[in-house]
Amino acid sequence: MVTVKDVASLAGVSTATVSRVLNGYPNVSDETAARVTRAVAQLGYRPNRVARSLRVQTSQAIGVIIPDIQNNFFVSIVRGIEDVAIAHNHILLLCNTDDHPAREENYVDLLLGEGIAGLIICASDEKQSSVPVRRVIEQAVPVVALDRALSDLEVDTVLTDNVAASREATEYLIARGHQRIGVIAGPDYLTPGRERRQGYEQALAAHGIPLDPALIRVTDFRPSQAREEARALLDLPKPPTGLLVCSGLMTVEVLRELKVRHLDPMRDLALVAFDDTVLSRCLCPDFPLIMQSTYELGHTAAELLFERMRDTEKPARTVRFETGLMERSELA
Amino acid sequence: MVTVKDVASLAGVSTATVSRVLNGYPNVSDETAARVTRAVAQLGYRPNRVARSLRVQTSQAIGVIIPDIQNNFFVSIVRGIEDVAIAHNHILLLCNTDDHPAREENYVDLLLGEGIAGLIICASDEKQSSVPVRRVIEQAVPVVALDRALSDLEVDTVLTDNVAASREATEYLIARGHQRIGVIAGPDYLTPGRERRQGYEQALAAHGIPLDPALIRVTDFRPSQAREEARALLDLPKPPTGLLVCSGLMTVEVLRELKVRHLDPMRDLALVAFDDTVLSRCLCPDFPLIMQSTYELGHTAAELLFERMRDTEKPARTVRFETGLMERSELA
DNA sequence: GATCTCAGTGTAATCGTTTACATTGTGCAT
DNA sequence: ATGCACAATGTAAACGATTACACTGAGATC
Repeated sequence: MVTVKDVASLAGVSTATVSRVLNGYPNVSDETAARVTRAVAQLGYRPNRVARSLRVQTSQAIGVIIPDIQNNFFVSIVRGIEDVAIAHNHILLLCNTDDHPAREENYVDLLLGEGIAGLIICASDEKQSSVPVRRVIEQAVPVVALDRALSDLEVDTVLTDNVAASREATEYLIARGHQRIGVIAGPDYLTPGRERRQGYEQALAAHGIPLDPALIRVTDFRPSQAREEARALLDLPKPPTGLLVCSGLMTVEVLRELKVRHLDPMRDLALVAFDDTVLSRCLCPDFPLIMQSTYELGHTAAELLFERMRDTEKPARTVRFETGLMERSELA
Repeated sequence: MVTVKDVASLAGVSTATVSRVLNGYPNVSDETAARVTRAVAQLGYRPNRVARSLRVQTSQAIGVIIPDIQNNFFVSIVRGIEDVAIAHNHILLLCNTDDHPAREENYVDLLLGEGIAGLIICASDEKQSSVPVRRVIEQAVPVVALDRALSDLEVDTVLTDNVAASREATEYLIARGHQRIGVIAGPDYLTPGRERRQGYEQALAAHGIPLDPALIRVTDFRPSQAREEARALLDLPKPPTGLLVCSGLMTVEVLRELKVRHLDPMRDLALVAFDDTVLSRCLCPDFPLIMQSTYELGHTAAELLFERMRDTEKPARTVRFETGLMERSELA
């Protein structure tokens, strides 16, 4: 391995000077800098990022924790993060928790050991996730909460405006004459779960439609449970005529259940669902979708993180992204 | 930050002994080991992986390079890799190249700087990718080529049996009476591109059907181009009656084109396509799919990598995974 | 010409581990 | 008793970068 020592001796300078040239410090004569640059090229020197990390006590890696790498929603977010990271010469340590707080905690400690420069986390549980994340903050490592807030922590946060999105979707159904509207929502311990149900409830309230607990199905966001809830809803003595499904993966299961029952997602049951992922691209029925800016979510979270690395002082910010209700015909 | 020094002084031993306990060396008395373990717990000590990496000259991270993180096929592979990595207390450095050899090369050097313990790569170009990967091998860092072979390199390789898969699919169409069978294939510089076309050609040859160059469309695997090729095929004076599409993402585009033309992917044009991803779960038409064991591809690649870390001597191995042609009705 | 400033560079400590080598002490064979 | 083997532990040198601090010499200031 070629080290800064080798470069130094070839260029006839000290390692300190080499380091100064490489890191763009001002007090180096042009002539010396040129010699060093030449030596670097000649030897094919690549800095050892591990040694650097040890010395400066922070690596050029940022930790990314997501609950489900198979879910296109999160992958698209990661894509947004990556583009920012690479622009800053940073690299991603990607961790997939499968929604297990224990696995998440393990990963957080691993990442701390890696000396990450920052952490972006889509928490598996607002409360439980706060515990390990607090350790990260105590180490003065910047954190951004993404898609899901963290309880009792002062961190930068990037979210979708879930309440508005859900309210708009519900009102879309109401405007089309539906009064019995079901919702398959996420769990209360996650921001999108809780807030989307709130938006649904707000819309009904605003139009004087009474809440029917039988129509509100709270899941853990996992597809299998969504299937069951869809069955339960359809098997009601008086099933809903409209349905709001609060995540892309759950929507797939709902569609499958509809298919089995030979029901059309627009004629037989007015469907509105969150997320473009998977569905929009595959020519499935044309029910409307609530589009989230996934790539931008990730991109913004990463930008916030890098800003935070530069300035640790300014107060924590929360960014909310608006959604758009999109009729499928617009997609071609 | 709590270090081995802190642990050592609390336990009343030297740092060497702490390290020995932590790494399970034999020559430590039970009594001392217990004291150290207690001190570790008491202080909440977590080893600094960066320092360790610097000293032992290899980190507990493995680099994973994929061409498209938005493609479920690769994500599923990553999922398989991750499970093995975590079992070995390793972490993933995930890099997405968007099929750009330049971006890939940049990432390889970044990963080398991170002192990765191993690299798993789905190359963007068999030949071009070999250049940076050769540098990795020269540093004695184990490499596994995944889904795509690497030219002129002696590395462990995990592949799908593309020729057989493609032959089987084509014969499926032939058995149903099709003689004019089109193929939308991938590029020759990638293993799956080249081999799948070969399988197609073998099947035709075996049944005495002459090759028609107009029916063979070679793309770069990117969806947009697939759309164009689909158009070209359908616009032929004598369009094909059967069609083999060689990747999941391309298939989506083909389906969209069919949709626009109000053609049914089974009645109007017998379609067979690679990959479960995206499509199978979304209740699209029931044409048959060639199923690849994506998770197992990743899992096996990772296992091969860890074996290789233990034994750098044994000759490079190539593992081929069989595919299954699946009628969609089997999926429910 | 003595002093000061400062650009340009070098010396060496440092980051937190692991590990080669040295040291100690105990039990056992001679 | 002497020496040896060996288990248990300690000392200190790495790993490869960054950086605080020291140094040099040339020009500016008085």
